[in-house]
Amino acid sequence: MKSKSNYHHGDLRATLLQLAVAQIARAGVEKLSLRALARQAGVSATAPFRHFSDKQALLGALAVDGFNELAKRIDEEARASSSREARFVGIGVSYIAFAQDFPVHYQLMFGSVLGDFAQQPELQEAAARSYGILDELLSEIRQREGLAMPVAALGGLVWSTVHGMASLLINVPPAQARSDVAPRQAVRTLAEDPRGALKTLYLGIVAD
Amino acid sequence: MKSKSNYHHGDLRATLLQLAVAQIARAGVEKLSLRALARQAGVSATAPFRHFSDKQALLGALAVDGFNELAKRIDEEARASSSREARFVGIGVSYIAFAQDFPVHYQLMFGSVLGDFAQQPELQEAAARSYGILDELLSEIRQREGLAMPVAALGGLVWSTVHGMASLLINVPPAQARSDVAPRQAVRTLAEDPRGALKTLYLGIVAD
DNA sequence: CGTTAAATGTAAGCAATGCACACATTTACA
DNA sequence: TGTAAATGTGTGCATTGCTTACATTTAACG
Repeated sequence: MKSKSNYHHGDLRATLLQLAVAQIARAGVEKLSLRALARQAGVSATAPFRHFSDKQALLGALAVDGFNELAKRIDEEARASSSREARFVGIGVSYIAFAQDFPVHYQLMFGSVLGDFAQQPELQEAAARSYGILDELLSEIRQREGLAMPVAALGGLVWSTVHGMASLLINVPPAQARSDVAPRQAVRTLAEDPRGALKTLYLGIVAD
Repeated sequence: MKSKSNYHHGDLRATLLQLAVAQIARAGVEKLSLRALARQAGVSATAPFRHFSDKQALLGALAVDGFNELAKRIDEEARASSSREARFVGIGVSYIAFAQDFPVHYQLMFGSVLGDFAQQPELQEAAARSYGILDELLSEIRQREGLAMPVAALGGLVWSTVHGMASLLINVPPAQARSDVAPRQAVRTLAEDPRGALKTLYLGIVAD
């Protein structure tokens, strides 16, 4: 029996999410244990189930937080930049910066650890909200005239590049033994100047 | 006690890998159980440990197979195509096709389920071999004159795009409720014509 | 206020898992 | 042919995810 003052943790849900991120970052999602989280939070082994019906649900909640943060950043960036080009590049950079700031969340959002999003309504909604904001960006590009290719393909190309940059930066760390190899060097260069790279892509594709 | 004819399974290692892929594709890596694999293979619960020291080692072996298959495909494609442009586009398409044919392997190779590759020498070697082949591709691009940007950045840009396409095609399935949203439509378009998209990128960036 | 229902935490227990250990069987090769 | 290495078995243990029944706190409402 605990003293009545701390029978209730107070903010267990948020604490669990926070501890989970730290644990995943440290040892990978495979080594995540709800019981261990409960232990760290100083709470009984079954308490987490009051907040998450399932282990997958906890991971899903992290992904939801990730989508919300991503949406917020992209939205702010879109509002801040004035010119179309600045907005385009800025959003891409924000997307990549988010991935670097929240690698664990990003992996859950776009890796396939989580099953089908459809089985988790909140998750699907959060994802749809983020995609909706990307939608606006692509619509903007669409309005630009004189494109040499279908707009959907262009949007996919752009999104692919941004997403690919983010993914490579997270998963192919530049500091390694054979760092002289071109792919790694390429990644390092991207890390140093994503803005310049995106600008080149933008200027290269959209015929002026 | 089993009859002496099938005391030894004969090809347990390969069987386990095969069953693991099927299981991961069906229920995700989180639900993979070595005991369940052993059961399916008709073998004792501890037999798998004769072939894989660890659960992570089994997943690592899958990633190794993936890197080898990817290297093989890219290498063949590079040999088959004659012109530089055809080679460039062909390799990108091969890369993407591999991801679609082996989504489970691809996720293990580039997702973060596996920990640090350095802790698994075979894995690191296989990865280095694949990167080495990409290296040649990037060197080829490097030799092209009149580039408007540093070659390392160009290589990163190209690799990002190819990798991002592959990742999005795997993780953002187009068949879904809100399929009218632009990002999903963009993904679908990429799936229909990755060759055209890559060509556009190539022609758009490399100033002729 | 005080009662009561909802929210949140606890305790005990079950089937399943990863893995270590000692032992059995088969294969390969000196 | 005999012996060591390779491969598979059986038992056992700590840990895990999760269920069910019960305890405590908080908050809402008369």
